[in-house]
Amino acid sequence: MAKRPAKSSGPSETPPKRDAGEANAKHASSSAVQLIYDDQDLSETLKNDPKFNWSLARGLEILRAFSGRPAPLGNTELSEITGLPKATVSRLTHTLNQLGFLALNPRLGKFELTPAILALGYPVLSSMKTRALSKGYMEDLAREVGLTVALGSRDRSSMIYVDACHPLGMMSLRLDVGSRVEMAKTSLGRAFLWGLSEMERAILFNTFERRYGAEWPALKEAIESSLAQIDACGFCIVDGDWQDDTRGVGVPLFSEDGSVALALNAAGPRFAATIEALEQDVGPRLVHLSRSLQPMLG
Amino acid sequence: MAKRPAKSSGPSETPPKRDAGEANAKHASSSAVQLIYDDQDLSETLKNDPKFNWSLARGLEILRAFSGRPAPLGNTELSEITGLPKATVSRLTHTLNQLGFLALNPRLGKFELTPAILALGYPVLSSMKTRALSKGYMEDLAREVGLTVALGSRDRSSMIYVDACHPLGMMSLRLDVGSRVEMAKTSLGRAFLWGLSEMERAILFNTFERRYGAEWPALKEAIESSLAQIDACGFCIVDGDWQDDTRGVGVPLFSEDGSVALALNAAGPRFAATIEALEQDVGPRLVHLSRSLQPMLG
DNA sequence: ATATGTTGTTCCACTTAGTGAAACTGTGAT
DNA sequence: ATCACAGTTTCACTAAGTGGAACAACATAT
Repeated sequence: MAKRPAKSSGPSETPPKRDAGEANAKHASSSAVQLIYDDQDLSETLKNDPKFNWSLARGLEILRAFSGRPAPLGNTELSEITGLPKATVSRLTHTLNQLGFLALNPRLGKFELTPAILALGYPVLSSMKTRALSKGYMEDLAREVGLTVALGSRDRSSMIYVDACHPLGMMSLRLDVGSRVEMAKTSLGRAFLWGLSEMERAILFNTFERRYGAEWPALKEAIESSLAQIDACGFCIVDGDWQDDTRGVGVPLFSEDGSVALALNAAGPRFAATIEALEQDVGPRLVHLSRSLQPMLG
Repeated sequence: MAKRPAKSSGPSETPPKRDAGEANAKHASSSAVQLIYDDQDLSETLKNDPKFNWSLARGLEILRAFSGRPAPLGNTELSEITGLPKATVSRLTHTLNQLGFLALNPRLGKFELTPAILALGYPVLSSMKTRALSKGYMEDLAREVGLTVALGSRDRSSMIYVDACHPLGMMSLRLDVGSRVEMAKTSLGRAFLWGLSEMERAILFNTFERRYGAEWPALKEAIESSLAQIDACGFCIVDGDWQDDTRGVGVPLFSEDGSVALALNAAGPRFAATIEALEQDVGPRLVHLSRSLQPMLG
């Protein structure tokens, strides 16, 4: 995981609210909160926003806490992760449980997310025609090239998988609908970045700079070279920037009017794809897929 | 859609809270709220629960309001759907927007769900080994028989799609991850019902009775015959009970210890599958798939 | 231009709903 | 018994959230 900038890690906390007591020092397990919020000093801005409903934010924070943690979570753990006091967590989990979003695993006495949460996301998927259109081709491609083929969209400064197709054998890299990956370090993210306006990209670069700190200059260089590669041949290849053993190729997918912004990629462990294969075969095929999808968007 | 019981539709409202003013009569667009809550007088029970956080519930109600409505929603619409006052809705949407779960569509000036919602659901999907295991087989089956093959789990008294594979051509019946279907009327739901304990089933039957009213006796008969069919041959065929032109076949998928509770089905428009095909070919194949998956669960 | 019907935001007075420290309960382990 | 730890409940406090009503900001119609 990326090194953090040297600047004090204090200010960018979760939602401390009220007295901002330093009880949080004990809680707020370092990086977790940062990652979850995915955006710097959001809470700072919100602090004095009379329209902002903190109860709701806290409750959603509980749900977000399950991301990246496969195991069920108890109230105390949730309290540590979110930095919220035990009492509050207890009431929030109770509420989420009543609403059906959390279920108490009787074996462990801890909470798990339920499928009800999936229903919340359904409208996102169903309204995306691109998904339905591309699905078959993505499956075919995944099988033929032996890589995971994914369709992703943006959430703030990261990418979220909107669909993913795995080849039959592949058991590693099991990313799926809802997976969050770094925009700056993945072929998917960089392909997406390519399609943004100069200004939007600048804003994101700012965010990246703060997030990646010392790592940023090199990373920026890499991103720019990826963007240039897309200019040149329509796709970009990223090899190991995100995860050591992973490489992939990404292509942008934008509608004319900018109303739809997505990216496609194909990725897998190094042994599953030579750079040459990505360059000669997979890349061009993704570009082709993107081009044939393009006119149907908007 | 099912006829409602004759009993007054008043009591089972959303979260009216406080004075329970009859302003709601104007709002609360009939069936919507019922459907969303999926459970009778939940709010009644919660009314006096000091641990229950209504702000959180109201906020989630906003998110739920998007289900089943493809189009973006404005504050007023949301207010009508949820029965919440405009002012409150305005603040909740503002909060959800800040948190990145809602985005304001600048063209329409209305809110849409963002992919960030999908990230919330990811842990549910990723923790489900069954999904990864069955995916390939489901895809194959879908293509070979030309039907949508789905894996579903329970949320209260309905089923939620945890995965779905469509054959290449099929553009109708585009259900997908997160889709919610009626437990009582689908092959998926009835297969699931089969695996429950006598007691759990009784509880659900109660819920159904209240929900389906006059329709229930016939429906109950149909369910029981489906359960008997599963006893006899491992699958149940449902033809038109849910949607007129849709038929499908479902099989249960339970782990020994009961820790995993799922169901599989294959369904499509009538022209895509004869009853014979479902009986002779698709049903047995689903049963086979279920049996081979079974030992890997738990 | 003026009226009219929208939809979303902001006041403002009210008070209750939510909060968190600390005390309490329950369950296991030793 | 004793200790440790997870979860719940109590309780006093008050500010956070609420909702009615007034207010903008636009469209459309007249």
